[in-house]
Amino acid sequence: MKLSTKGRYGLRAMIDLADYSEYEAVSISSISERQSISVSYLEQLIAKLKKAGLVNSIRGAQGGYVLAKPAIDISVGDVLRALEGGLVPVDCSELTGESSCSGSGHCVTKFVWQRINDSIQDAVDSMTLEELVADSRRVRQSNPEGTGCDI
Amino acid sequence: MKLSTKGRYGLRAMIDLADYSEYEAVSISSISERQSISVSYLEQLIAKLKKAGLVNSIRGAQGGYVLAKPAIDISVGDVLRALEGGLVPVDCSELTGESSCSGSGHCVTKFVWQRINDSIQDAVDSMTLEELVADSRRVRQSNPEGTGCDI
DNA sequence: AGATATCCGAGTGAATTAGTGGGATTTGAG
DNA sequence: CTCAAATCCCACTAATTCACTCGGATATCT
Repeated sequence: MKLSTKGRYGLRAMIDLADYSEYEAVSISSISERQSISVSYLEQLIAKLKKAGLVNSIRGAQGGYVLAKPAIDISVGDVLRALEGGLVPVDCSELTGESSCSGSGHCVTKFVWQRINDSIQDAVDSMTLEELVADSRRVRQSNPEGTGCDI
Repeated sequence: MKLSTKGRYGLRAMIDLADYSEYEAVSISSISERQSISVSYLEQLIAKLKKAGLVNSIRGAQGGYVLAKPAIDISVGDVLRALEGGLVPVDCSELTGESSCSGSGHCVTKFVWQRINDSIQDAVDSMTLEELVADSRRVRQSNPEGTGCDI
């Protein structure tokens, strides 16, 4: 029941990208320096974000990445689902029909997983990238040489 | 971000135990038959539940397990935390003080993990074993030969 | 032309998961 | 007393997932 480094690093990368891509494309190497995440690993993460339609890429020299839509329209849930491949703690709860679970399809614990899942989705969908970027800028102002977070 | 089989099987075992331990101790082998979980694996799970103070054991012949307190006083969260060793998606969010995260201790994503964590705890702590046992009995009555859930 | 980028897939060591198996100990019943 | 039914308590392992790294192809601005 842990969030993987994909989700943790990826959200940081996405905040960084939202923060710096307002006027120019942001390269992976610059995110790598600021966030202390390796270039090769970042490539993987951003590939997933691109496939999910959250960022656009510009190839070639002076290229990089930009958000595919305004930061206010991107939720933490969008980012985390793209990186983790769904945020569902138990697969059963996604099966909507009666056909799930063996036999006649009754499953008491299914109700539990569904409820846990709903609460997670509510939480992550209620936070937008814009809010986090604003927080991040506030923090940086009061602490210019801060190193960021190591997790 | 998946719940392990420990949590999934263990909650089913606990519901089964709560269901059948009202008048006599319940043996691992009887849970094993009803829930289709191997005896050896169940031993591990129930050992954790015992260590967490959720069940008591009675050794020797005709022995078995009983709940350590009324089902209404045991939440899904109690069970899952005992089995999964905490339900915290990111460790950082448990560090309460300012000392977390490198450098000066600012961490924007920390707020995110904290919020996800809180919503999970709220969800699991709001469901009691008693409710689930009641559900389970209702289901069994309307579907006597049901096989239960396979996850 | 060359530097700076993204793009893409394969490979790998470490850690975790999901179990099994063997044997010691305890205790009620016959 | 003895035996069978239980819990208890390890240690072990195969498979999977995680957390990356590496090499090279492709595109594009200067």
